[in-house]
Amino acid sequence: MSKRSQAVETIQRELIEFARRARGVSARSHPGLSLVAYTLLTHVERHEQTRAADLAEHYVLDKSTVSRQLAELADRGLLERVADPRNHRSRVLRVTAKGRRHLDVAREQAVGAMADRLTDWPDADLARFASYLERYNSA
Amino acid sequence: MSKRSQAVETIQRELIEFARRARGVSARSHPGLSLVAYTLLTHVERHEQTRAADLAEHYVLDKSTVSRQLAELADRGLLERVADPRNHRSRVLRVTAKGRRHLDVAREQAVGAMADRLTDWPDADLARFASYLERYNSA
DNA sequence: ACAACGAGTTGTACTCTACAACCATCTGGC
DNA sequence: GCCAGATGGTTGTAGAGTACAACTCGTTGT
Repeated sequence: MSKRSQAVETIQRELIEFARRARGVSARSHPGLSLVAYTLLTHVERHEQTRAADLAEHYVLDKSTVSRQLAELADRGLLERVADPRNHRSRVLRVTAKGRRHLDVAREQAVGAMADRLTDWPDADLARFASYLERYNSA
Repeated sequence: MSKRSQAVETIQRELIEFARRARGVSARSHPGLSLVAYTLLTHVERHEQTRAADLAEHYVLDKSTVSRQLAELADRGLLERVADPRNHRSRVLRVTAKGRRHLDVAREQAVGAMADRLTDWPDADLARFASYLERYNSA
């Protein structure tokens, strides 16, 4: 097997490995905001004018799943569904101030835990790792 | 915020982003072998003498969850639980020939899909990305 | 104006998961 | 040797996340 396909296989395996552990770690570290909810909320925060259907497509989830997750987030006051005057079928999503606070706390914890694992990484490696991940995800 | 903590935050966000999509993508691409089952089987293949408790610890899962997943894998003939003569409490796990075939097929699909996303990456970047992921996961 | 489409919600069922209770086996101190 | 506590695993039960199907309501195109 070529060096290249070995690298691809390693990337595949290690990413899956991470994904598999992330759920459990996240459930333990911030109970009360599931990984799904956290991710959806983060996405809405970062992307203006997101609608439920966009989330479903992006995260490969059924629209019913997204609908219920958003309903829960809205119930808890972390997110608003704003009627779009131009299109009465859909509603545009927006994180509330309360939601933003929750996200800040969760993010701080998550980033803190991650920073611990990365303490002995040189700055240059961190920057490159970050850019690789962005590049991979945006493909 | 420093460049360094920006990088850490990006890494955190992008890894979670990946994890969140992995489940759905995997469920669609290889139905019949869940992401959990696939990961456990891969782990057993790569690590001799793995026991159920090791998997539970490694993947941050309850031992009951692992027990059921393994029971299913064993039922389907993909994995064996071999009695350990030295310790009658535990059983050592081993992938069967059938299990190996399943893994090969699943891996080939997964790696193929991933290779498509990575076609325009230079070899050096792939190698570095792979090594970063290994380094991160082994921490 | 009506049919097709798009966005979202709700009913239902299944899987993954945790927690608790349990059984069997091993280990260390006495 | 023997018992208490630890370790490995299974089973009962319940809850969260998810998909699929059927539905409503609004929009678009012919």
